[in-house]
Amino acid sequence: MNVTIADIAKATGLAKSTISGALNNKSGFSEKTRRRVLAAAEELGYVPNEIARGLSSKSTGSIGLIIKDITNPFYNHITKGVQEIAGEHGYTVFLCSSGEEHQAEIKHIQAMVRKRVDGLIIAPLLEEVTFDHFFELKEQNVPFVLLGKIQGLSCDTYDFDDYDGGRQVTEHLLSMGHTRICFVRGPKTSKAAKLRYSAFIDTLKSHGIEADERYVFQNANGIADGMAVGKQIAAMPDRPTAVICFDDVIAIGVIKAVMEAGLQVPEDLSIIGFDDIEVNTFPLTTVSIPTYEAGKALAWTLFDRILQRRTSGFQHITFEQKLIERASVRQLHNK
Amino acid sequence: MNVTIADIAKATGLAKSTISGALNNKSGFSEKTRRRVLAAAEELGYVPNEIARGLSSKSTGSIGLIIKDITNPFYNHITKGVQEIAGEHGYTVFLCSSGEEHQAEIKHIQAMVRKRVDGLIIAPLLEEVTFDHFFELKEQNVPFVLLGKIQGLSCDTYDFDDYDGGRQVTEHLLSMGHTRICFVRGPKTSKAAKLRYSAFIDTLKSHGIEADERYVFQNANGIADGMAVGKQIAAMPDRPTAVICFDDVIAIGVIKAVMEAGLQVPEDLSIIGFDDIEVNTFPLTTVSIPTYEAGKALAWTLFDRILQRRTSGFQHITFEQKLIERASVRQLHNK
DNA sequence: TTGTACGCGTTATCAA
DNA sequence: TTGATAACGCGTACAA
Repeated sequence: MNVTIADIAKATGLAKSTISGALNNKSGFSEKTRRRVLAAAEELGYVPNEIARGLSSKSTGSIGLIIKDITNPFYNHITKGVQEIAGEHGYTVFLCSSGEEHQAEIKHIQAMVRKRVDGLIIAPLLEEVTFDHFFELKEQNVPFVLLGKIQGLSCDTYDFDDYDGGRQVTEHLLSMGHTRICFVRGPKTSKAAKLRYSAFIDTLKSHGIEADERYVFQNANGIADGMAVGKQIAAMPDRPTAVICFDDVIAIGVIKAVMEAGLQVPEDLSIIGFDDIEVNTFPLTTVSIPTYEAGKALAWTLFDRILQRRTSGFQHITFEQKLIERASVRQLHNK
Repeated sequence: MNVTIADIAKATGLAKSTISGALNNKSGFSEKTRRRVLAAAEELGYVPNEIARGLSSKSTGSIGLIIKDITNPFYNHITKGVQEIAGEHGYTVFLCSSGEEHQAEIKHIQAMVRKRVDGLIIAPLLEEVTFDHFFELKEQNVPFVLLGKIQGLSCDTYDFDDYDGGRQVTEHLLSMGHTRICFVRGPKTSKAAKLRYSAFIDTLKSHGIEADERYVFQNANGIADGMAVGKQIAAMPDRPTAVICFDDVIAIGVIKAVMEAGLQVPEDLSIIGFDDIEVNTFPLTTVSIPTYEAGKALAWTLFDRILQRRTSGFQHITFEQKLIERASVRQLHNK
């Protein structure tokens, strides 16, 4: 059914090794043979089998990308960046989504190793769980790059400066006169959420303010959770004046819900998000995060390893986060 | 470096075939041997090589998904659906993005065949180009499912009823008193765009109205184009009263731009989109399209073929599109 | 129940 | 410049 180099060897009367060599543009074959081989290949409808090639050559031309949720702009921009660079290298990418499930992450990583990907990008890892599978991965000897860091594990990493992002938004709100601030934490497996929250607490404290427990929502993820939180906020007797959301998706959910409840943003409630997603009409004050660039950078670094363009020590790069002021935060006068 | 079944055979003193059988839970092995094998595998850190397995078994456990742009909610919801079903089957998915480039689509399809994926989902195909590569694909004997149809090519297909969607939005606008309607066509390689536009023209005509050429924008794609179009519309001397956008992303771009130009939606301009994307605060009247469900359905159908759960004739399924009225279309009194 | 031998489609190493 | 032949890691008849 499937035509192989053996078939085309038989057809041309040449040896398999000759076919292979000619097909792969190796030097040392006469132009005549080369033509003959190419013609026969075309003729028979030969399609190289990358699986066999991979078995023999120890390289599959595939990399794996593990993310949480392709539906979220944060991740799909990273994905876009990774794909672009992979494409430039003639590579193909396996996309795996773990959601919030630790077991899924483990399974995906193992599946990628079994499929013998040439490299792996994990962006970002889940937190609040064991990291054994990463140490195992390290043993496995497949190059990988992380968006995030793991204590004691040496590999290339990237990071967004989440603590600083959290600090910036808090400072901003404070400077606009807000003190009753609500904080919507993201997924419980998110280190970014943890860092931003710490920054929030610390920054508040440095201004002599204690965070109000009633104003922090623990695990929000996606627009539905954002809306649920928004509904609760709108119904609070002593509503906060501002809310910091883990990401723009959640922020949009909050906005939808509070508007449905008859409130105005920012008149009745100021809102800040993270990610600066582009497809959005609301003039949301947010923190811009270079996800697309990070995706490209992650992939570049991975290919540096795969192609051994770089063999020295591991690098750790941190991307800045930058507050973008738009119109979802109101200047408060009546403190 | 990498431990193989041969290594574990040597370690246990058993034969390779015994290892293979025990590892794959084949019947006919004593519990004792099985344990011994498993223990040794664990001990040595054995990781099955799916590449070798694939070569031997003729099945890679991977499928390919080809889309245009992972950044667009339309596609990432399809992707999510596909991934979910693939995961349930223990399969992994290669994600390929073609953008608007015909050559990229061809390359990706060929790459997938060379990697010997067990099946392929192409959603949706590019239009206005040759389809030779699909006929070749058919020859290749790899199962595939299309979102869209190709004249003369028999395979399983899904479809959204784009013509009807176009009809619905036009009827709606007409019923709200609009006659000066702008139409923003989507990517030039989109059949959906073509069908919706035909419906628009036909529906208008059936009401005795001729479409105004000045009001149709040819190839818009993504939010940037949407904004460019919005800017142009805002500056028009005899502005249309309503605009139909190819998708919500474009619609959001148009809204951003016209609002920046000082216009109100829908007071000054009514806007309709397609896709009903969830992450959006604007009360956009739009057409809901079951992308996530379609993704799952596409994958189900593909696995029906891969696993030979279904071997009879090809099926063609059409999903309905449904107008969702929100608040971006204004009732016009002064006709 | 276990072992032997071969095939899967390529690449790579040597001889010729 | 070309041709045997042996890997690559695993599955699987078939034989023991």
